[in-house]
Amino acid sequence: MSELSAQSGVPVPTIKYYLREGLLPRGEATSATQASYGEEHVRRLRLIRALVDVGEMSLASVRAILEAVDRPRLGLHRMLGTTQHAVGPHAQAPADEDEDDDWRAARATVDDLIAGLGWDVTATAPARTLLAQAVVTMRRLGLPITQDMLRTYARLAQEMSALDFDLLGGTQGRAELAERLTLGTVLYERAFIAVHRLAQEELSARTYGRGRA
Amino acid sequence: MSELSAQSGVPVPTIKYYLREGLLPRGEATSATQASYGEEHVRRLRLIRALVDVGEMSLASVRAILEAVDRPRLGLHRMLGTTQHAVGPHAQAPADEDEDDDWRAARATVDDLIAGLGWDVTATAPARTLLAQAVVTMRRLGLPITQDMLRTYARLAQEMSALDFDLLGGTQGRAELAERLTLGTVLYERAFIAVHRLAQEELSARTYGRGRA
DNA sequence: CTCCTTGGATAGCTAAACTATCCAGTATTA
DNA sequence: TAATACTGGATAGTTTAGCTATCCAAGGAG
Repeated sequence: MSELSAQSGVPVPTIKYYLREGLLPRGEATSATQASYGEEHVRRLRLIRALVDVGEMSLASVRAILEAVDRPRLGLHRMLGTTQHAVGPHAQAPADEDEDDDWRAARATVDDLIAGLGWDVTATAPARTLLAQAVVTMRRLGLPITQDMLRTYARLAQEMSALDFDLLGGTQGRAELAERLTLGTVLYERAFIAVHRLAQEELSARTYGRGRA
Repeated sequence: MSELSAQSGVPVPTIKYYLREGLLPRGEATSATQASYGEEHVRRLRLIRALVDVGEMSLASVRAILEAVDRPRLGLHRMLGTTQHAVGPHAQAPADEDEDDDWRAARATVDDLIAGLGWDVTATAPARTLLAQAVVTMRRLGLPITQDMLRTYARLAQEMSALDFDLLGGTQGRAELAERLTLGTVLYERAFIAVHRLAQEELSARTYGRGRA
């Protein structure tokens, strides 16, 4: 175990904790006080740390994702659905959403957008709630938000997704592909957000100047 | 105070907590046991809840942002810098980054990208670290990542930023504009992420089918 | 005049993610 | 072979964030 710790950079007590929590499978016990860990344990630990450190996910979400990745009979589309559901952020719709005019309107906006694009998205997809929450909040706080804008977002997002899928498409083997799709969902999004922040700074520098204008 | 609570939907003890933490200015005291709160307190509360609930930000980050928004002498470009710094996620570079080949290479990749685009971005921008962290993690885990891909991201991100700035550009008054830019940084990004997740589901449905293929 | 409410201060609570201690049983080493 | 160190596992403790709950004295309402 100390060797596993050294190879992965994760402290021994933390590895014990992950074992306890069922995030990491037990090593093969060679005696009452010894167990041997293999390459797959190192990979799994790195995957966990990537999701936690870079993806800022909770261990509960990581556990849900790992279970989906590890179920070989699960179709890839459903596995990705699990990942999306777990990866958060988790929008909280009000309990009595139907009573809330703003929420009803926002749901309608989202439904219109998806229908207009002809996209094949389940009615219960968490991303719908996520988008509705953003729309509600923007409307309530007076930030401009239009269908046109969302359609432009959709075009950009589609282009981005196509690029990511292209890069991962050649991966051989279900297990390998499952792991990469999961990681891609989290890491490519992170990378885009970072690039977007850079673009914002660039535009802000040009628009408002770097001084105290 | 109970009236403020009713108007904003935030429980009285939580308002007291925000007052204690300096997130919300005190109301004007009309006697030892009475204070009156105005429209700006309601606005401020809604802003806090938007950043916390939708932006998933910590109260410490919210405080930093509010302080920047409230400093009228602070140029808008710097104010946005503060927002970006606070809004996270916060990438943790290793302490001895220079010793780490992967990190040096990732930094170089990021620097090349920005230089190639001719963007005006400070050397200490947190988004640089964020992107470098994503690149390091992808390379370590074997996810494909190329300069070409990052340049495509950059083009998409630039288009997105331009759209957002266009929509907010007409805002009158520094205080109003400051608040909107801050909210925009957080909320437009959320909206885009949600749309991107929808695009992913659409593409995944077409690529892998919805069944258990 | 009695009772209720308010603002403010202080203390307590809950959950997540570790971290430390303990222990009995090996493995290592002098 | 005897002493020591280390292992895996179980249990308990720590830290931080973000609230809640309780208490209190002063003031307002009926």
